[in-house]
Amino acid sequence: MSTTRILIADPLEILAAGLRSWLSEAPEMEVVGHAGTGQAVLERLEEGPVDLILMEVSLPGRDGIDTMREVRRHHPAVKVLAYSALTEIEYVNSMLIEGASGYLVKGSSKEELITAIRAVMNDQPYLSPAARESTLHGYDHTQKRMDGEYIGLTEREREIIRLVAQERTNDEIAKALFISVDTVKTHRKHLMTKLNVRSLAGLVKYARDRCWI
Amino acid sequence: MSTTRILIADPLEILAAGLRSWLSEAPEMEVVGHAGTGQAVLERLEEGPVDLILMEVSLPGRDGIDTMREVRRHHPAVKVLAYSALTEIEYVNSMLIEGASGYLVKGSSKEELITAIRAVMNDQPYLSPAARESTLHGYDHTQKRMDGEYIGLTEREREIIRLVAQERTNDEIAKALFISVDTVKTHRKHLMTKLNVRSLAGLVKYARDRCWI
DNA sequence: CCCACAATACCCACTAGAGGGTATTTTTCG
DNA sequence: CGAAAAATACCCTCTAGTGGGTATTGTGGG
Repeated sequence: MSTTRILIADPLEILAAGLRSWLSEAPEMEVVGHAGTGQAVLERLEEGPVDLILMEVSLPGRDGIDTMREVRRHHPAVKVLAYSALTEIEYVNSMLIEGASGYLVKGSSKEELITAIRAVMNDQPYLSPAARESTLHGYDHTQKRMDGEYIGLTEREREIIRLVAQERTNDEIAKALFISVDTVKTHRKHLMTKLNVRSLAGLVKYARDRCWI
Repeated sequence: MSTTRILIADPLEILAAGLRSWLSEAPEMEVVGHAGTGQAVLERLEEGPVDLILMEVSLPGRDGIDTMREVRRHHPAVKVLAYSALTEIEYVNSMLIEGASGYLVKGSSKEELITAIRAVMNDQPYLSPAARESTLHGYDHTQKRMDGEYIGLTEREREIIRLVAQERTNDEIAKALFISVDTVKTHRKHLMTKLNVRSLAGLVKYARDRCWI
């Protein structure tokens, strides 16, 4: 069996140290790098071979979901195992739809981590219990759409959600972007529909999770 | 010099592994435990001596700020170094007011971590640059009160902020708690004044940071 | 025993946001 | 080129939230 070269994509370098320590008992695995941002992930992939990325969803700048898409496009052979504390259905779905081979919940034990990596390297998808639970019952209690259709936000919508999450009023946003208040309202309506939330609170949580604020 | 016994209070066990790995080059430091919740911190302190706690602000259940207060009350000799990715002035202030000896920003290098622990153990407060920046200029751009007065929230106010952050309307909250809508509005007013935010968005962010939702 | 505080509840006024449309222009992409 | 998507902007209505008061009751601490 050849060595599995692992890149950890997480804002915290100390997490890479923890991972190295944990994987020391899995001789066929080697941590070959750490990237603190989505951009750094893409740059690292150009520099040398990587077999698997442990990818946090919440990355500053280009987040894990966006990075996932880029990795799929430019490096289809690299496997990605999502690795985040977030277990909400929208993030699990988004990562899987973008091509992740599994979703490991942060806080998993050393044993589960190693099991997950081995599974993914053997082309078997791996989902942590909490992530599996989300894909099965994530919509039960929340009136959310069951279809799980992944709907991306446009660039303009991302700008708007960032601003509303920063406590800006529609009026302030309109002035800042040189557009009409009505247009801002339209974008908000689209955002709330796409993300299936009831109010501003849902938008704020989503933006926070994706490190947009 | 005697050994510094360190307890790491953080939801992620792998962080404790990373810390152990990093501190292996500081021979006088020893990681003697890991606690994933505020409750676990207090229980661990009853079981054996600890010199310093590396305390995350965002802990599930009883968060770092509340735990800090309990540690001060029952174990005044134990030093606490706050350790979080949050750099907002309210969290830095809260932890320091509750008695933390320093505030280390997650994402700091191994060297800074060791420096910070040594400083704190020598009774010198330590603040990461970003945390210091917050205490000095945290209010410059945000119209927030400069006095930095720490105002605790009451239990009822915490209930309310949890619910508003969960996308509940005032009406739903009133029905759930068997109180008048006007009372809910009053609590919201108090919350917004105390936390110095402009709208629901600010309340949601605060609740999210403190792991209340 | 008082004072401070927490929790409750109401008044008024005003604004912002939610929810339903439709429609135009521009951009993007097959 | 032509279709689809994105960004723009307006209509309407209604509810929810913000912001300023005041006031009562109960409770816990000094």
